[in-house]
Amino acid sequence: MRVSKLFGKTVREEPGGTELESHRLMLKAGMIHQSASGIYSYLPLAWRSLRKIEQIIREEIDAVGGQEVRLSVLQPRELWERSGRDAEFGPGLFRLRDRRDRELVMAPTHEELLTTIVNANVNSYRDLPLIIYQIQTKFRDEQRPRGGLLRVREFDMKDAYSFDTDEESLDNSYQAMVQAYKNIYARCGLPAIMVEADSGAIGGKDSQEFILLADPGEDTVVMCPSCGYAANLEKAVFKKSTTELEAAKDLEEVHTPGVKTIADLAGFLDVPTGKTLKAVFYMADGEVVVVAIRGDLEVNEIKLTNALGARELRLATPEEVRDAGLVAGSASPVGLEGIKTVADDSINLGSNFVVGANRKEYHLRNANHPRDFQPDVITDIALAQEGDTCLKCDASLETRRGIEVGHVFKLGTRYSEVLGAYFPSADGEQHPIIMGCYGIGVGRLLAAAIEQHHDEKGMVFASPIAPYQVSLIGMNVEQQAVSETAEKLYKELTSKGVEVLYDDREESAGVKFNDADLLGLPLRLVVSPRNLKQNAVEIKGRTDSQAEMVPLESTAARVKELLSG
RNA sequence: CGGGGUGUGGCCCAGUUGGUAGGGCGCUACGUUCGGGACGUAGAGGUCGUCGGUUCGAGUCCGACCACCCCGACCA
Repeated sequence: MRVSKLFGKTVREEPGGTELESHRLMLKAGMIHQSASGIYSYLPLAWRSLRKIEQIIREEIDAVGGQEVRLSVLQPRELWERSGRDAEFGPGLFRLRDRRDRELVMAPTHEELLTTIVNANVNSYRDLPLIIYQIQTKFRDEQRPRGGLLRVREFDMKDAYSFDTDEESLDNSYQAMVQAYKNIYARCGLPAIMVEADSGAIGGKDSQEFILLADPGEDTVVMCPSCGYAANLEKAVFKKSTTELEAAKDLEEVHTPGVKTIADLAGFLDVPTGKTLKAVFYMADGEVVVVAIRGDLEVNEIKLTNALGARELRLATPEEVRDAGLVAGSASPVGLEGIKTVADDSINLGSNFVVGANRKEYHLRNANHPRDFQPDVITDIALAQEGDTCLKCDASLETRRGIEVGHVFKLGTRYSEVLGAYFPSADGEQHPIIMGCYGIGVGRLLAAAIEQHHDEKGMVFASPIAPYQVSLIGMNVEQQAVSETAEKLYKELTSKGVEVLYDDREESAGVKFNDADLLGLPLRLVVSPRNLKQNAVEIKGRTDSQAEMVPLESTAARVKELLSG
């Protein structure tokens, strides 16, 4: 490709309104164009990279037995009502009506449709297992798109689905996909790590994410530097300390004027925060819930949502708290009736707690479970924090930010049961198909790759996903010797299968060097009057500080050699 | 949806107490330059986000709306 003909121009001015380097660099390089919030078009350079990423994905999923399909984006809304996800996605689902006023959705993912198609094509356990996948545009009306391609409303996703007869078979499919994912990231030059994850709205049991550690990422990962434990903060577990367990003393009411927070309380009564229980109020699907947790811990709202089986969870407003008859600042499960209570299991890792008295400006000393209160649910709902103790090896946990570049789930039978995808086993019994699902956002992967590999001059593409392999710069192309040599080299390299971006513009050296650095192709070749005097071409890797001079006649061979090494 | 911010040629921005819009980049032409974003000269290009109001007169003041960006709840 000739730069003079390339659709999509680099710009000298810094693009405005960008926070992320990947966003800034792609705009500056003329790779993408935004038309609305979270909606981007890909220009040739970006599209070439994306197609390469897609091809890598395709090859790796094919290698573990995946079969590629193309499912419809437009789907009857009724299908989504049947699975319950019409309500679950809520406003996140793009809905529309056709000319006959029938309701359709633009698919945000494809569990529903594929499950029904599988049902029509799987007649026996002999037809299983299956891994079916596609690479296709998804539509999600995200509450807040952000960060260029990091989070958008229209995006290309590789979504794969496995269909198995039993748990063991599912494990095999799952592990095969995990391996395929690891290969994909490795080939894209990305050190993605696998972490335990919450399964979120997709549903299901086991779930793991592939995360690229990066400060602008939207996810927080909890990691153990000693044993390698890694989990999304939403899911992370840790060892909770145990405060001294004493014999239960009698409840005792104390006057605590002006005490509102746990810090106030601990200070006022001179006890450690771990010796208190705090109450937090939530609205779970319209119902007030009181949550009790030891004062030195914080609530993990994802864990709480799961513990409640709730669809929507948020903090209760002061009005809702008051209307429920609760006393903010002095609330506790002790003596509460008629209100659902959930407690963190830390209530059993201590004794004689200070708790709210459910009476303004009063607290109680020496509250103990289960003598004084009996929550409806007791489980782990605590938020892991930097410095907490690893459950597995007692080391100190660290937290890091990261970009989620892939997610795998064991779905189980959630969709097959609801949508009626059953198979007869060898003994003739009908069983729901056991499913898994596996996603990679292609555009996000590109953005993450740029976040991961760039410098002050621009992007640094790993060869397998670079839009072209070589920047060929013709310096002073108005000189015939230069243009003839560069043209010849361009044609020679191209004929040998090397992807060359030939800068044939009549621009100054600085412009061409800066554009080449910005695009960050693996190799840069310079044909110039100076180099021609030595009958040589200059070759430099994007991150090399020194260039090498190569005789003109062996340039193509040297380029092939460098690219294959 | 709550909080904060911004809308002015293709891009980045300036625009005084209201007086009818300007710079840089880019673009076109010519000339001079020619290994790290060269220079000169001459040009083209704008419903100032939209609608309404105040005023002799609005980019500027008032109101409503819209769009986009950023911070929180969702996800590849």
